[in-house]
Amino acid sequence: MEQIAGNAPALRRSVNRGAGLFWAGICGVILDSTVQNNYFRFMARPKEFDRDAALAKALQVFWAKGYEGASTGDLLKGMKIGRQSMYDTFGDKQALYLECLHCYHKLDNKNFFDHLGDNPSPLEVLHGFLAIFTRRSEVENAMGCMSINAITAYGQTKPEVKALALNTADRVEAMLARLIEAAQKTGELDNSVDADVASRFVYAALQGLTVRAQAGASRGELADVADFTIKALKAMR
Amino acid sequence: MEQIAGNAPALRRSVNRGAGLFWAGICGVILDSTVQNNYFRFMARPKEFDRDAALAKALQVFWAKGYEGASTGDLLKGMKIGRQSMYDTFGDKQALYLECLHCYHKLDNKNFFDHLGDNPSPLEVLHGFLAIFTRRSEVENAMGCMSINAITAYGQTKPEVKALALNTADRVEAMLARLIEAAQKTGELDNSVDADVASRFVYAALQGLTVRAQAGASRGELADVADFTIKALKAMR
DNA sequence: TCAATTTTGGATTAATCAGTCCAAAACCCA
DNA sequence: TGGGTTTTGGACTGATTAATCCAAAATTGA
Repeated sequence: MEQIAGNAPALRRSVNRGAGLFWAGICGVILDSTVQNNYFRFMARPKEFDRDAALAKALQVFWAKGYEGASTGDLLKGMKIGRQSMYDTFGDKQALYLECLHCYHKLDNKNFFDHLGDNPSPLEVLHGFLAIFTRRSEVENAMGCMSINAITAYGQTKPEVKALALNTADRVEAMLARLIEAAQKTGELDNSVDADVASRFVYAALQGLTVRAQAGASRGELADVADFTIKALKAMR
Repeated sequence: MEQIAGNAPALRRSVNRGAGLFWAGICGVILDSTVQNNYFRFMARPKEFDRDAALAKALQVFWAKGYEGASTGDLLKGMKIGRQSMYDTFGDKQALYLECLHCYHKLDNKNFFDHLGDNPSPLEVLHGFLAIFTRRSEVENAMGCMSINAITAYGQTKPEVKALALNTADRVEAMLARLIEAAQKTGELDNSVDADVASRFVYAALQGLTVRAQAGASRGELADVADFTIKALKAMR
């Protein structure tokens, strides 16, 4: 046990580095909460920073600058931690990026459900999604969606990015399909509409709106597209 | 004149480097065709490569790898020219990238009109645009649209990229609006549809489809979205 | 053929990059 | 208080980057 305790940073490092996303995620939790805090006999010096807070800061930097655009220096400055702390707790730059991307998807997912609330009109909820860019600041719109930024930049070169995108697409489209089916139940949408096809259509519209917003389209233009999309859905039968 | 002739490479270099996109585009033509070939007294050694061909090759490299992902070595290898030749004829890496982006937009524009042909159904032409991803190879789809890749990666940091995107959006939306008006004249679309709004909708759908294709959506899914979009347009009144 | 000029590509440079090393500081348990 | 262990941050490393320099090769007009 002493042996393990003595090697804990190296162990965590190798786990985070070698095994990629899965272990970085799973083991991060195990090591941080169970092993690191309860298992080792010697507690020694505790971390001076909050892992999640640092991750959130890194996410901001990566989102704003992209993977290659964000130097380790930028990240360290944004996260307000030392070099070695970053490498010990997150593995390396790529592992940190992928963990940020995961984190972003989770946040995105959460926002999705937060928006749902208890709105009795599924179609209104849908419109709320599409019109989100009319409520965001120009800076926020210009940052776009980290997931899309990742795919357009590293979808070809980083397999993990592509895999994550495929996974996300399935999940989002399933949620949109449920929303559309709900709208059919309330009578807002015609029953002849194929919910799966319509969900793909809405997802594409959402991605398109994101890009249009990022490219500098005005609030009015973005609102036009959101409104038109909902109107078109309602007209279908 | 001797003075000018002696400084021609340096002149061209400074023009390309300092003044950005406008002069890179305008002066590139002037210097290559007028000054370089007709004006100077001493012709000296002519270039061994075709400027446009080299540019087209650079475009491929930038498109596939992105700005930061493409090293000068990659570019030189792709363009099959020497280091100094590249810097003399294109300025620097950034100027080369921006010129490639310009070139890409021109090509895109050309493809747009090529597709028009003499098809008597404007709506069919529109469907042809949206369904383009069902005809492309997986590799082509994975490369996405260089313009979108540029905006999502460098829209915030390179003002020229954003300016170009805004310009392109206006142009493309205007073309789409004309197409939609034509479809109204043939009776394919209802006259109550606002052509400007609808053109923004179609443009967003096009961008969304591009991203979906790049993220690995299947041909079937992409076809679904394209078909649904056209059906939705037809249902509007 | 020769002077004038440009292209060309290999050598070079200075900066920056991600990542490692190490000693000192910090902390817990006994 | 002191032994055991971890965190921390600055110094360091080797690789890679965009860009420059320079001399040799190539070409034209005279």
